[in-house]
Amino acid sequence: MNTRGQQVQRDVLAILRRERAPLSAYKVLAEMRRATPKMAPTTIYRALAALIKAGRVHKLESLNAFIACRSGKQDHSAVLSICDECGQVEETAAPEVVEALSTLAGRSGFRPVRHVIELRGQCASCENEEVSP
Amino acid sequence: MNTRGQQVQRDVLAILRRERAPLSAYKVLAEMRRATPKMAPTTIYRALAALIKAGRVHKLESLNAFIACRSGKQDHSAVLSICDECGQVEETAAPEVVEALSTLAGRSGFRPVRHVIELRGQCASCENEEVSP
DNA sequence: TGCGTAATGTAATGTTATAACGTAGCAATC
DNA sequence: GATTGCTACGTTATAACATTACATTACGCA
Repeated sequence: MNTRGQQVQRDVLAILRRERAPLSAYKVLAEMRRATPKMAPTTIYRALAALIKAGRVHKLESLNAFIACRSGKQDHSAVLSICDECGQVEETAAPEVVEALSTLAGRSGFRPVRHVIELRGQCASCENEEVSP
Repeated sequence: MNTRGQQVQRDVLAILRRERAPLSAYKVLAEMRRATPKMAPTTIYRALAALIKAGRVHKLESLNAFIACRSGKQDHSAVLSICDECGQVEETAAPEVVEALSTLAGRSGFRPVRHVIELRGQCASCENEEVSP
């Protein structure tokens, strides 16, 4: 069927996988333009939207950036821990926490469809560096 | 001391309080410009940053918008439930959930400094409307 | 009063995201 | 095999969000 866009999606995913830190949409675009100089932002955003929908990519809302999903499946219960020093992101599955959140919010009748859970701080290795002078 | 900026902060906070739905920084700016036509984006962003730091305002990261904090104190454990239909936001304090998250992330050595917890979905009244034809 | 410093104003620019609209490819029906 | 309609895709422009850089002002204090 739609081979054009799917190729874009594959390429975008490959670019995101190469990095361990998140990339902005425009960084991805810059990479894509090495092969396709005229590619437009819209194309990237469409590919990213499709990849997010498929659970292959996460958007880091507090960073306006994107990262390939590392954990096995489309985990809609991911907690993303973002190191503000090195920029690396760790994914943790936390279905119980998500469950607890839904329950809590549900008390007032709110029905959650998706969630954003992001922690900002320092990863283990950056924390260690700080101590040693 | 710094009466100029503090006045801006008061005005921004008053504008945010008047709305129950979140406002973007530029919406706030537009309001402020009714009295001060030359006001610049920077001024708004500085005021918002100060208000956020003081725990008087929340930034909705998944929306790039801002809302006045309703619950009593600077709650750094707030869960924000955003209705995608009417735009209204509900704040819920959830210290236990935040604690659980910190613990979970801490297992790998990550040290959280702040967190973003947002739920997207439908509030009770929008949910009800949907059922009745 | 004059100096140092911190807060504020101002202009320009950078970055992120979407709207609007036209086109291409494909499938179904006739 | 033309016509029609659907959906994905390309293209351009622009909207929306945010920050940098530097000038200016206010204020405490010697």
